[in-house]
Amino acid sequence: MAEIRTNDTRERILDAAERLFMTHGYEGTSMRQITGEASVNLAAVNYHFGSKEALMQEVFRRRLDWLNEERMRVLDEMEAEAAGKPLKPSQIVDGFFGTLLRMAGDEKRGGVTFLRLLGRTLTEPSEFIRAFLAHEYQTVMDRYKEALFKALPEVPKAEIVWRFHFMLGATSYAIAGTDALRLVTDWQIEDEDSTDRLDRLVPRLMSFLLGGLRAPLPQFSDAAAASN
Amino acid sequence: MAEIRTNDTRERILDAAERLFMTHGYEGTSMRQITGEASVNLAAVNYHFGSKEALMQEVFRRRLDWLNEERMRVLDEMEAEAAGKPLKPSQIVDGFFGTLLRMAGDEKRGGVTFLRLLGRTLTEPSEFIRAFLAHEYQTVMDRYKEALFKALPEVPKAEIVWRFHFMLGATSYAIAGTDALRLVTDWQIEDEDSTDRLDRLVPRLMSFLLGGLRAPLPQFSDAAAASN
DNA sequence: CTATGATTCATACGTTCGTTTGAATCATAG
DNA sequence: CTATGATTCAAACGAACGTATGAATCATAG
Repeated sequence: MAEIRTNDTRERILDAAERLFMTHGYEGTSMRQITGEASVNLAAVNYHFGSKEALMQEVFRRRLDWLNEERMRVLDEMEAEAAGKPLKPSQIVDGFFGTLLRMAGDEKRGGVTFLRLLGRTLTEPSEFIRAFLAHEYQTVMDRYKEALFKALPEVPKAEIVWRFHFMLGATSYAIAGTDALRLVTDWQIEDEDSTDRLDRLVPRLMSFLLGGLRAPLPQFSDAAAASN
Repeated sequence: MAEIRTNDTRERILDAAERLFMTHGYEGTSMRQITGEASVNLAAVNYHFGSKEALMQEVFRRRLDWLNEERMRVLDEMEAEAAGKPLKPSQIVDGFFGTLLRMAGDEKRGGVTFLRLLGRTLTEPSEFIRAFLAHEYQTVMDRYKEALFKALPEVPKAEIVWRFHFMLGATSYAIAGTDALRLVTDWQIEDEDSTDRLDRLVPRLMSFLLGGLRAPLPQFSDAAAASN
């Protein structure tokens, strides 16, 4: 009696929408595709969620609520243990991006499907979902940036914010494109099966992110003010 | 005599489509929006391009043809000067990503609009545009990867391919989200106006990419949690 | 000038979209 | 059992979609 058909209509719709939005995007997915895949009546989406937009928000909300709480919990824990001293950058990066990436292995939390949806959505600035994501992320993002400021006091804050941005991009893309865009991965990634590839993605990406975060500061061609 | 057909209608359509696809995505943009913005008749798109899909491909082709030729030219030049010796990683990264980023300042080549469109499209794996991009990119991508293999002989090739992938992501995202996603940039990017911001994005991103590319190799054993 | 092909135009086609409706069915409490 | 509210259902709505058509207009060669 572990996990038998507890799927009610709501969850079947959410699962189908998550998968279809990931594959075809929000605009590219129709309600009839969603209700068809979920084997529910067309009107069920509007009955349970109100609209397609509200469905999209709920798809994100049920995953992001857990993710951001977990990120907060991890950061609280690390800061409590550090007792006021700055955290190591690797700890902070792992708390934010590692927590995200480890969702990929947790099918109960959406697995790779949700991560890819999130990755592609972050570059799709449709107004309503952007506002929603910004609101969901605001608090946890600020906490992690503050932690980075404290961990890297010698780096100008603006630089840290930019590098956080770059790290988000590398991560989104690494997830969204793991097998979507074959541009890069088609060859010379020889003998790793897909679970192996996912397991190894985390340390690979972590190394890259930390290398970028701690890179030498850029030299601007014109000597301008770069205050902290 | 080479007749210069200014073909105002074609270019007005391409410009409008580029801008609208960037803002609302392919599926989220209608033909009527495009022809409305371009101030041309609705039927003009199908007359000049054949279909909406063909229009999308032409939007990319007119920019990518130049970009990839330029990337090839730059790489040829650097390799000729090196006379068989490996290039520096910074040269290679600048040839590929720097050439891309410098398009942002060249309004004649699409400027930031096209770069944002490219950035968001790379995470939108709709079948027809993905196949098209993969084909457009294949040759130049392979050349640059070979150059990196030669420049970093001590790094496993699979590692380099992954890091190329991560660099692409950070770059796409940096462009696509420069003012789209305010998640990160909303605060603490104080007094830089937008041209300043763009000028400084290049060295900032370059430092980050090179730091990531040359980061210590990841440890796959479970003795992880490496130190700062 | 007229003739001819290229382009633009208004209009309409058939389809699919998100949403709504009111009746049918289900679950459960009294 | 009946009553009641929640849910599911088939069907339809108007709007918007990409595309097609044939006439009108334009540019240019003879």
